[in-house]
Formats: sequence, C-alpha cells, structure tokens
Amino acid sequence: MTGRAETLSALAEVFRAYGYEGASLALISRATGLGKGSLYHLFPGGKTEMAACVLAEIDAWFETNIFSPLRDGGPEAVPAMFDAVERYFQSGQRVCLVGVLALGSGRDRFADAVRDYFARWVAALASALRRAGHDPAAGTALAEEAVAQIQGAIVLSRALGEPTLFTRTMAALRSRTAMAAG
Amino acid sequence: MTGRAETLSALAEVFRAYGYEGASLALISRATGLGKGSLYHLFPGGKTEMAACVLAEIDAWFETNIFSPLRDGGPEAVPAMFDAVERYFQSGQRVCLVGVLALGSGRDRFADAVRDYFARWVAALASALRRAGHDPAAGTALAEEAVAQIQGAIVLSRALGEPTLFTRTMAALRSRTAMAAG
DNA sequence: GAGGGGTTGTACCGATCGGTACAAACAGAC
DNA sequence: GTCTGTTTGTACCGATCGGTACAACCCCTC
Repeated sequence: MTGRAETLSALAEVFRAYGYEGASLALISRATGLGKGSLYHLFPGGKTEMAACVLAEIDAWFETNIFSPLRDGGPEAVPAMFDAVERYFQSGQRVCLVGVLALGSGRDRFADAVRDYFARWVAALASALRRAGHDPAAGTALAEEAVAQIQGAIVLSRALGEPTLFTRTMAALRSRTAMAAG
Repeated sequence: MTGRAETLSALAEVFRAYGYEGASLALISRATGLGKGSLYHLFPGGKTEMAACVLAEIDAWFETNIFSPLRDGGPEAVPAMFDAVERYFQSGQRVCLVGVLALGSGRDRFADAVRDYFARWVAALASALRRAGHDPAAGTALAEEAVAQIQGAIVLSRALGEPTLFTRTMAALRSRTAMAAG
C-alpha cells in the first residue's frame, strides 16, 4: 500500500513546475513513478483531486509551521515566519503553488481553498503584529503588505533569476515588522 | 486588412484569463472572432508568436506610460506610476500577464522578455527615487520592494476577492516612496 | 465582368489530452 | 498451494490539442 502522502510531494513539484493546466497526466505519471491505474486508484477524482490534496497538504504545513505559531506564539514568531518562508520557498526559487493557482485559470476551481489560505495567513500575521505592539489597524495593513510582498518577491526573484532579491526583501520585511521597543 | 494590433488586446485578455497553456486555439479563435486561417496568417509562429507579440505590446505600453516617465520625468512620476498601475491592473482585478508568465511553465519560453520587463521597471523606478532624493542604495531596494509589492498585491487581492486591498497597498506604497522633504 | 492578389473559413492531420476498463500481478490468510 | 481482495500496468476511449492544406472568398484594378 503506497500511501497518498508519499506521492503528494512529487505531485506538488509537478504542479509547481508546470501549473495546473500544464501538468499532464503523462508528466504526473513520470514524476510520481505511478501508472494511471495507481494514480486513479489513489485519486479517484483525477487531476482535480490531486491538486486539491496537494493544496490541502500545503495548507496543513503552513497551518502547523507558520499560521499557528503566529497566532499563539510570542513576538519571536514574526521573524521566525520569515525564516521559515525563506527556507520553504528556497529563496524564491520555489514557486508558491497557491499563488500560481490564484493567478491561473484553476482559480475558479480552487478559489475557496486559495482565499482561505491567504486570509488565514494575513489574519495570523496581523494578530502576531498586534500582540507585538503594533497599532491594530496598522498591524493589519502591515500584514497584508508583508504577505503581498512575499508573493511578489517570488515572482520578481524568479523573473530576474536573482535569489538574492528574495533574501533581501525578507530582510527588509523583518526590520519593517520589528517593533522599535515594546 | 485587419491588422495584428487590433486582435492583440483580445488575445491579451485570453492569455490573462486562461494562462499560456490554458489558452487553446479554440478559445483564442472565439475571443478574437478570427478563424485559424486568419490567426496563422497574422501569426505564422502560432501560439508562441501570439504570446510574444502580446508581451511586446505590453512592454511597449509600460515603456511609454511608466518606464520612460520614471526615467526622464520629474519627481511626480513616482505617484503618477501608482495611479497608472492602479488603472492598468483595474485595482488588482486584472492580472499582470508578465507575472503570470514568470510563474508559469511558459517561463522558459519567454524568460528573456519577462526578465527584461521587470529589470527595466525596477531600474526606472530606482532612478526616479534617486532623483527624488532617496539614498541610491536605499532607492534601489525600495524600488525592488515596490515592484514586488505591486505584483503580490495583484495575487493577494485576486485571491481574496478584495480590490480594495490593491488600492490600499498602492496608497501605502505612495506614502512610502514619498520623500518627507527634498 | 475578368483577372489576381491578399484574406478567410473549414476540413483535416497526428499527437496528446483526461479518464475508463480490465486483466495480470501481487499480497496476506488459511 | 489456494483463495480473496487490493494494487498495478496497459490498452483503449472520445475529445481536444496545436498546426497545416487548401479552396472559397473578398476587394481592387483593369
């Protein structure tokens, strides 16, 4: 019994590399090493279910490693988020699949999951910023700006082929979100 | 003689809505009102040439309306850029095709044009910020951050279905790029 | 109206798309 | 070893993909 979980990461990389439309079953089969029979056994819903499962796994990872610490952790959760994000997105060389789906034509299909992901990210970061001493309104605005800037930095650093741009942007965000003192 | 130029805007909207992979010739034909014969007469290179021409047209528009004013205009060019960007992207409801291509699988095919577009945008904005009185190093960093934030704001406001988020982000960028005094 | 260029729709091409059917290969229980 | 149920590869489905071929067409000149 090869579990679904094992194939999900390979699946995720295919969707990241080729997008939802571009990820053909032939590519998926090659990347996962599974024939169509196995794929449709694991994901009876086909490509849609595969992408949905990948999305759910990504969502769970962010929930555990980023959103939850932001909501419940101390003020060190904010810089920790930037560390985690920098690692996760491999300095902008790895695309945010949720962001890709937000822009692409798969948007309608996964609109709810995509909206949820970003809404929770912004809300969790805003909560952490508020507890770190930011003014509530300014904290929410800053949270939106920070998440947007992370997404944009991925686009930009990939487009320019400059991983350092992503790193630089994260550094700038780190200091922008740091409170001068209590 | 229906010129290529007339069909380019319809073409651009199809690519924006469905991405490069998702924009099938059937969709393109429907959107432009042209049969395959006419399409391949106008664009002998097929879909690749269509997308390349759309990219070139977008590039030219930005060059004229945004990059050039940033490079050669006065300090009012920076806030004017945010106005133009807000209008062009329809408060984040309209996707940046260059950004989409930067993330998608068409990336390799159009990598040069995409890199050029963003590189010139950042350079032009940095130049304007420098002339507006920003420290050169800080100006470049701020330019990168601003372009990234514009791209990210499109992703985020579309994902959340909140055009106001884009408007808000642009407002924040306007004040962040404004110099306190000379 | 006859001729001839550029322009157009349409039929068609092989390849590939996402998805299904199903039989061989496999496992563990007994 | 035999049976049972799961896991797998493969052949196949109709539809659609990007692209080509080509004949009908329009419009202009004479």
